[in-house]
Amino acid sequence: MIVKKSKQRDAIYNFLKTRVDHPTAEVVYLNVKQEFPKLSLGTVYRNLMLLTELGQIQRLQIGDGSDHFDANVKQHSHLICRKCGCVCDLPYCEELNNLDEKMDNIFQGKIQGHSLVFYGLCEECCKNNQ
Amino acid sequence: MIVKKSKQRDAIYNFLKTRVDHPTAEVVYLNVKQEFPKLSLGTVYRNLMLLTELGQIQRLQIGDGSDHFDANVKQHSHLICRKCGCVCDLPYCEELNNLDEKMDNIFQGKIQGHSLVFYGLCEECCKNNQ
DNA sequence: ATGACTGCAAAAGATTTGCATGTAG
DNA sequence: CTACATGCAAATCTTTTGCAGTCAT
Repeated sequence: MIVKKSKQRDAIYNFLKTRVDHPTAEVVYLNVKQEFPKLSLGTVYRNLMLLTELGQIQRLQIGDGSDHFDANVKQHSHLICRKCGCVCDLPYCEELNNLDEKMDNIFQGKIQGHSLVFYGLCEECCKNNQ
Repeated sequence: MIVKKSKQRDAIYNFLKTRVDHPTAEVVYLNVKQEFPKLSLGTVYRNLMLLTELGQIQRLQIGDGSDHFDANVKQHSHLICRKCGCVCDLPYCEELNNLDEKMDNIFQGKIQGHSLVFYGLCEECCKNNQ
């Protein structure tokens, strides 16, 4: 299966790279549509899947009903807010950074390619909770 | 809002308690339907949501397209296999057991009620991968 | 009695797919 | 040319919802 260049795919990937949050397919569609008015949702989904398979983006399935996509493919962890549903990259910290290594030790290679998703309350929702 | 007893809800809860895996609403429906042939999917969903709100079960949204439900509400972590999609409880280990406490320290209370989901390869898929 | 719960069917939301046409190589 | 990519629309899948009838308290 040969992958051919496509302007739509490039636009989707470039859009994703500009975002620090983790847009859904719908959000990608609405934004890239401004550049390609004839763009269809099907094309967006097909390309997001393809880019995921190619390892250029990652798909975050956080269970809020929609998949989210992230152009940052470096191993990093996410926090999903139980309250507002936002998806944030977790702030850097030594422990978190080492967690993957720890996990490797814990599982003795039995579980490969793990990544961490935290379900909790984001900073903003924590504030509002008080 | 008063919660009244319901035979269907009891059956759903009891079924869930017999399972060590984490069935979807569909699976719950098909099984409990054997006891209540007139059972409807809507009732299953409504009761699974209600039981979740009551804290009797937990809802696992692992992003495979369907929600999974778990009658074990004790804090524990899950592994979701990237390959076969199964949802397993993670095997007990000291580090994992302490991880929540560590997370509390890391986040200084900024992130509350977190739980862990690992995305990786289950034991079986790791074997087949070699 | 009252209001919660049920079954049924329709609706809603996200994603996938079939097909004819367009386009990269 | 040939096969991959697109746009469009229909189909699929999961979950939610409206409503009339039923049941628990």
